[in-house]
Amino acid sequence: MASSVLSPPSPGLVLPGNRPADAVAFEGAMVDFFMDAAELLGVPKSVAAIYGIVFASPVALSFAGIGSRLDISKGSVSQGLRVLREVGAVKEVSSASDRSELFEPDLEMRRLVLRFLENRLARQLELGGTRLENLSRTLPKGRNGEALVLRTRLKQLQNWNSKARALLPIARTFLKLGG
Amino acid sequence: MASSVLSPPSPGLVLPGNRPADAVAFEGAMVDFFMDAAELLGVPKSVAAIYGIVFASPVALSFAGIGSRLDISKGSVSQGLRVLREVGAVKEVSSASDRSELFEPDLEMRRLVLRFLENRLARQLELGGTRLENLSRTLPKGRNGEALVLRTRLKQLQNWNSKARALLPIARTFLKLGG
DNA sequence: AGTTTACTTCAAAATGAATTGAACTCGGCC
DNA sequence: GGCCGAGTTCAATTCATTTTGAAGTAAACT
Repeated sequence: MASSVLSPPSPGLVLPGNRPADAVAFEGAMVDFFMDAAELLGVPKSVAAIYGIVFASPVALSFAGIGSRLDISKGSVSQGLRVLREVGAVKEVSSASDRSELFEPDLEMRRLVLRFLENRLARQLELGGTRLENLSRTLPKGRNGEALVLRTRLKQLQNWNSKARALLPIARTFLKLGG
Repeated sequence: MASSVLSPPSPGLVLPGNRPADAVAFEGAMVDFFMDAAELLGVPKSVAAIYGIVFASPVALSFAGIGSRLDISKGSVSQGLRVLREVGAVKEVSSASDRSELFEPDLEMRRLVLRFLENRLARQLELGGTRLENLSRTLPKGRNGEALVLRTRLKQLQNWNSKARALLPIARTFLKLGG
């Protein structure tokens, strides 16, 4: 909670726009949750915070609504929302009456996580596989047992790489089970 | 290869200490491999490079040997080696004749990866679980269907979290199979 | 047409992490 | 004891990434 990006509670007077304390607390906890997760996934904090706020709101939020709850710059809100739209984490729903667009969570967690697995892990494992092929082509044909040691080590890596690759589809299926 | 931390090939004359081109190329490829992996795992590049060099050498390497192959500062070598020892990635083997200690890879890939899963993923998932409990305690008791929306979203997160937790032991077993 | 509102862009500033290197410690040797 | 080589430490620097905010664009309103 300490590190959150929420705007500080406005001191004193209850302003017109003020919202119930419990909703604010919930938003705070949600933002924290996603900021923790972001660290793991390598996503900038502001992006995670924006998603948290959108996710914590039962109704779609406007650009300004997000900005006012998060006390980060307009620029960051804009960029953050772009990223989130690109990965399908939030979507715009056009508001009937108002000029501004509203945002709400798009894909469910499950799909987002899957997509992340795809993009980051799978890609990386493939790249690793390629690199390993290069390595086996480079294997020094040394004298003694030295070449053998290296061949063994390389095999270890290949073994690990292919196991990890094999695990991916399993994870996919597993995470897909049940809604 | 472009981004590697290897010292540039010494121009001109073949110096006394020069090693075979194929061994050098192999080292380079190995360093690259681990530097890629490092990015995924969130490990500093210098640490990955050091591990790569040690892993690519059929014989245990001295502090100086590592330094000379990698063209990074003594300080970085020292700190990098400390980290690698702490996580059990390399170990010291005392050299009979020489004063300096020698380093070689310690735990196999598989164990390192498992340990990583343990420390990073498992820890993070647990933390997430805790945060989610906080969240459900904070759930705003709103009017209308709004409270329902939030409860549903929260459940989605909990669902995902528990599935990921359940996947961990599976991954563990799977990666352990076969040597 | 001109003004306002809503958002985007991007160069510059801030932040935070990794790297350096100079000063230091420690153990063996003279 | 004093010196030397090997390695460690940590404050200062460098480097990469994120954030800011001022200037710009574009659509809606008057």
